[in-house]
Amino acid sequence: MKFFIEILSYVHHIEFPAKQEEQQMRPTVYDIAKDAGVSLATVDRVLNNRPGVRDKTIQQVQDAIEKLGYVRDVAAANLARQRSYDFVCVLPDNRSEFLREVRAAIDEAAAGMTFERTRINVREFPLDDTNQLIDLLGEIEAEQPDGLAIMAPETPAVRDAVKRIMASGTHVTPIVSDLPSTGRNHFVGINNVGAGRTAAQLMGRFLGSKSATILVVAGSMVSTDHAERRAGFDETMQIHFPQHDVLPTLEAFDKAENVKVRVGEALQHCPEIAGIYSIGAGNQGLVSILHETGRARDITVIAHELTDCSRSALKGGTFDAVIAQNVGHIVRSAFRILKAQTDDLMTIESQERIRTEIFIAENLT
Amino acid sequence: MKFFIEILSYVHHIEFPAKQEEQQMRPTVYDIAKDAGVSLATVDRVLNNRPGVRDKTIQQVQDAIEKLGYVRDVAAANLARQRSYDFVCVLPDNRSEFLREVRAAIDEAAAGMTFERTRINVREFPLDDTNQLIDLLGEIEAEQPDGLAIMAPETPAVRDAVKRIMASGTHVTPIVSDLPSTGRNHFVGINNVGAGRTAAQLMGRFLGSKSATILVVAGSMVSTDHAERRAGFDETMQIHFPQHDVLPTLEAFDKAENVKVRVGEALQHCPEIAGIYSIGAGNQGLVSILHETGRARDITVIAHELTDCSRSALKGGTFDAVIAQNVGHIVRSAFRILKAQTDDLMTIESQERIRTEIFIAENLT
DNA sequence: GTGAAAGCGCTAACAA
DNA sequence: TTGTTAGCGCTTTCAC
Repeated sequence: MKFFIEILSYVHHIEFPAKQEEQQMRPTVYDIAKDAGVSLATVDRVLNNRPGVRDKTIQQVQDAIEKLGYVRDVAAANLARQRSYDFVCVLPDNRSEFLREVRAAIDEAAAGMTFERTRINVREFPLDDTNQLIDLLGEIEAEQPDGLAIMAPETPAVRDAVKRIMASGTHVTPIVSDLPSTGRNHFVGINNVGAGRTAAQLMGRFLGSKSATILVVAGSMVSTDHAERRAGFDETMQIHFPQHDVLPTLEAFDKAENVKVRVGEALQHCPEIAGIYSIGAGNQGLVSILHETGRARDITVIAHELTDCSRSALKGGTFDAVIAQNVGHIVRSAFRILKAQTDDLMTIESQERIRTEIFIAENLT
Repeated sequence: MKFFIEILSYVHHIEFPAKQEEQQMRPTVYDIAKDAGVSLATVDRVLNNRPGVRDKTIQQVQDAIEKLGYVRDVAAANLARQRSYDFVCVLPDNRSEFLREVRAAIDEAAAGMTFERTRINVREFPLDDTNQLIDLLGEIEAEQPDGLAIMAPETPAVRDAVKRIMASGTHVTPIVSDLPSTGRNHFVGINNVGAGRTAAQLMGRFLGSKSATILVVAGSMVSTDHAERRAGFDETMQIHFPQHDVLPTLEAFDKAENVKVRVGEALQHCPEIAGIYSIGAGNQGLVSILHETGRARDITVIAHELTDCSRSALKGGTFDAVIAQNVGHIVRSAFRILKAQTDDLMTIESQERIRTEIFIAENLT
């Protein structure tokens, strides 16, 4: 063996001058145990700050860690620990295109994470029955999963239920629509006021300088994200484009049928409408009525979320811009955060910031 | 022990009815070895399609894999294999803000990946000396890293050097600027023709209907990404906004000083310029000259890449829009792809598609 | 061609 | 309070 090593180092000088540097293997628990003069178990205790170690010993171990620049091999740790992440995701049972995309993104993420022994359990609640949501949250509290990603309206009862879940040790991350009053650590989604401002700026720019009438269609003003978007829209409109006339919000409950009917009526009563801001879902209805009335091209429309419908409307020139959030990014980010939290690890801030994206026909991927 | 198990299952019925379902553990190599009636070693050989197994045996093992729905635990595999990923990243030594951001993103990614035993070695080459780049690529070929992420101009010599690297077993992914002629599997970056089209569409919309003169500033038309952006810009301008007059490209080599001087001259000779499309770097120069000449607000400018400079120009109203690519996303994606390739794994397509982002003051994060 | 057994870096009973 | 030891799921000599 000695001989072999000598051969290697001989060859080394001739052939692999670069390899030498790579030999500096990462120190392991053994190295730090040796250096600190303690056993593996003790090192492990310190590493996971478990009780039952004298302060002095802790210090020795930590010095060794520092000195050798030890970093724990999380993969090995999880293997030994037989760790598996048990996450649940709560969503409205609404079957809008947007939520279908969220679903798809979750499935995709779940598939990619089986490798990392992560299970994601999706649960739905009817948007119109908060009691069922509360019951569901109660069940989840009992199940004690490692993490919960939730998209739900913020009512006092929801807030309390979520707080109880958090108190029971489950990490919670609201997605898409924030639940600030729960005191959650992270929210994964866009700033909806900013999204509304963005829509207004584009609308104003696209409409030009002469005054116009603008129609705003939303799901429901009870939904916080929609309300925030409207607020941001009005704010920017007022400041930068006061010449335009913005009509009161039309509530269509995110259903294509409603959107179609309500917008149709509005267009009839108010043919001078030159711009439409569609805050919520149900864009298929908007597209049909615009085509049926022959106004698809001359009205400037800005909508939310990238879906098959909005994509083709953009390409066809019916929609002028779409404000979107990357759902794939949102769900991956949410689970990355939940996992980091359960492992008590840091997250890369910049990686978890969800951007308010703008799409026009030209930058559709 | 038997007794203990009985106790547990007793408790189970009373307390943890939900847990039962979770018991369906993932099958391991042991399970498939047992099912196929062979040893671990043989299973492993089949799993990694190593030679020395009878066809019949291979079939038995594969049947078992199929039947039990086995999926390999990559973490455990890498642990046993003592695998570490050795990646190198080649970049121009250009000190533009954009490249600094790329650098930062790489450092951040590298920090996040030490956990996954990944080392990233960044190497630079002077943009004006292709020979040095070729030499560098030669060195890298000799080092045989697992993967190479490269941002470089596509010359025949570069192409050949890269092809040799690929032939030697190193996976290669061009980033930001593609190297299609190398036959790479993936390119991580945006479609620059599309980016140019996007810029044109916004420029046209923002300028309004009356005809205007537009100045285009780029780094160098030798740089493919810049050339592609210009091509896309011209195309859309021609089709949708033929009323505007687009001037020939001003080459400023991505240096603020040059940009300032050249744009200053252009503005003097051609005061009717109403729009500027800045394709490359050196935007600080553009911002200063616009302020010095007092034209910061009245000229519509569209630039590329989100940097401190472009951010503040957007906020201050000097820039009207910025087309960007998310560098953090690009580098993470590149290394994710390289890692997947070295492990012979699939990648999530949607996660690796880099979007052409549009920023205005309102949607800056 | 195939199998037995010794790890990879870490954790967790169980002893001491 | 600390140490011993047997795994986690997979790979890899080295025998047979």
